[in-house]
Parts: sequence; structure tokens; C-alpha cells
Amino acid sequence: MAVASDFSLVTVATALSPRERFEEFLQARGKRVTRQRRVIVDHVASRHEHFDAEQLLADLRGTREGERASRPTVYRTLAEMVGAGLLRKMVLDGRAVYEHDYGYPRHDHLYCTRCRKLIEFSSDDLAKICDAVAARHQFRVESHRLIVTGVCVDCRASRSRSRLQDRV
Amino acid sequence: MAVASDFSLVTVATALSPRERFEEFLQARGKRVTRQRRVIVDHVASRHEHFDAEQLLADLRGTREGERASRPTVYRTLAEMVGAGLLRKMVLDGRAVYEHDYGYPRHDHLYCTRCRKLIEFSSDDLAKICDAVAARHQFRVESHRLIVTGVCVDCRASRSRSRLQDRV
DNA sequence: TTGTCTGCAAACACTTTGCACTTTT
DNA sequence: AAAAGTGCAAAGTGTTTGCAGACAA
Repeated sequence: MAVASDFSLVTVATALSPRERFEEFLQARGKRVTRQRRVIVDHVASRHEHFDAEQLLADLRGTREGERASRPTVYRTLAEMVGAGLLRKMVLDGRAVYEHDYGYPRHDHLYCTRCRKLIEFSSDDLAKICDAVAARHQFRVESHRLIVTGVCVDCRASRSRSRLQDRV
Repeated sequence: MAVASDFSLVTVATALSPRERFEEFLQARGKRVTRQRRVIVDHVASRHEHFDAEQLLADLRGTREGERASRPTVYRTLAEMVGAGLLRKMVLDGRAVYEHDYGYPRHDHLYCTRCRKLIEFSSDDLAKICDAVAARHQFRVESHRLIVTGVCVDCRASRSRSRLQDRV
């Protein structure tokens, strides 16, 4: 899945590697650094695309024995990584999709309903709008999520392809 | 569930009642106007809050025989109402939540993670941002959805209440 | 009458959980 | 050794589907 790569340099600027950060997070709360957790963070860190639990599981199954993890462990570890601030979770078409959140600037998405591609973008004005609205309602903002749904350039060109059902 | 009611007057300005609009929609495509479909549109139209399938089902069960509908029929009819432009669907905490979309201006939401209340707001600037971003990516916008997550005034006041788990 | 709709039960996709065993600390 | 983690199988959610009988047109 294609992803805007303009942000990759930022990652380099991060002090700890995702794996280090995760281990620190685990140790800080008496959790253990297991083979499975290492395998999962490393695998996730090695790729920059959006992914879901099932994809990750399939990827790991494709690797050699000793680098795998069961479905429950994958789900449990993804949840921990979200807690550790390594991943962000969003729900799309009924299943959870994850993206990197460590060393990446906050951003939102354009979502193509035909090919299901996610295109990242960020907007300072958007944050201002959220703050202004929140202030008006005396609401304390923790985060926001904007998804702009439509059709991407590629799919506008090749309109032959049958449209996938919108299940937003 | 409390909802900003600033929009209610707009509803009055609508030409057809939700029920009429739905029947028109059904007839236009050879679908039938059944007792269940009538019961469901009427019930939904009689209330202005956000709701999910399970709530609607429970509400109908509380009414007298002859005004009920089975779970599959409720789900099927909600999907049709979305198709008819009567309802908008959004996914929150893992289940579909519906709100009126007929005669209501487009808006977005503040979502309180403590009491799970949805507060509506609308912003012209937001639409401009979406358009600008889309133009930059040659993306054709069909819709957008912004959810600002945080804590509402009421919950900020009564902080005693244990925080519900964030499952956005 | 004819074809759609309904309700039931069963199937679904995705995710979580109970528990005996394994591993890290 | 003690505590936490793993994998399996099973259980959950919320939602959808196959089908026989019910009903609108």
C-alpha cells in the first residue's frame, strides 16, 4: 500500500528505536521482553505502511519458525504498542488499521473508496479549527481524526474498476 | 443522549417527511412499503438523537405488537435508509451509530470519551481545508468525517466518574 | 399471482478470553 | 521459584445471510 514518504526523515531524528522504546515501556511496568514481542515490534518497525492484525499475522507466518506469533499474541501486542505510543489505531471498513505514531508527525487521511488506499496529509489549520470549536464548547481535546473519503487520482483515471462498497 | 438542537428548524423546511421520502425511494426501485419499514422510519423520525441498531431494536420491542421488527429487518432497513439519504452512519467504539441526514445540515462531532456523548458542530473552514487538501492530491471528495475526541464540560466538572476505556 | 420481505437460525468477521503450559526475570 | 506471557480452543460482539413461509403490489 502506497504511503506518503515525506515523513521518513523525521523517524531518523528519534532518540530511541521503536524496539528500544517498546522495551523501555515494558520494563517500566514490569512486563517482560519476550521473543514474540521483539519479533512483532521489529517487523512493524521495518515497514512503514498501514496494516491490520490479519496482515501482520500473515506476514509473520511467512517468516521462519521462531519469528512467529499466534493471533492472540499479535492482538495483545498491538494493543500494547498503541499504549506505548508506537502505533495509532483507526477503524476502517469494520476492522482496526494501524500506523506508526512514533517519530511521525500527526496527520490525517484521504481515503479512497475504490482502492482503499490511505493518503496522509497534515494541516495546521485543522488543529486550529478543533481548538476553536472545543473552546466554544468548553471541551478538552485529546485528539482528533479526520478522514476525507472520495476517489484518488489513480482510480479517477481507471474508472473501469468496479467500485467497492462504502462501509465507512 | 443530548444533541445540539439548533438544527431542528431546518427539518421543518424540508419538502417531504422522512416517511414520504423513504416510500418514494422504495417505490422508485421496485421495493415494497411494508409495515416494518414504516414502523422503523416513523420511529427513527420521531427522535432526533444518535442511536445504534440495538437501541432501536430495544425501543421497538417496548412498543405494542404490530409495531415491532426483527433484528435482521432493523439492520436491513437502516442500511436502506442510509442509501435513501435519510440517515448517516458512523462507527464509534466498534458499533455503527446513526444520525439524521435528511433536512439536517452537515456537521461534525466532539466525542466525550467519558460519557460517550456526541456534540455536533459545523465549520465552513473545515470544508475549505478538505477541498484544499483534496485539490493538492487531485482527489475527488465525496464526504469527510471529523471526530474530535476528549472530555466534555460536564465530565470535566464531575471527575469522580471512572474513565471509560478509549477504543476509538 | 408474483416477486419481494420477513423472521428464524445459522453463519460471519474480527477480536477477546479462560486456562494449562512455557518463558522471562 | 515466582510471575507474567503464550497458544489453543472457545467465547464474544455486532452484523449479515440462506431459506421457507408471509405479504405487498
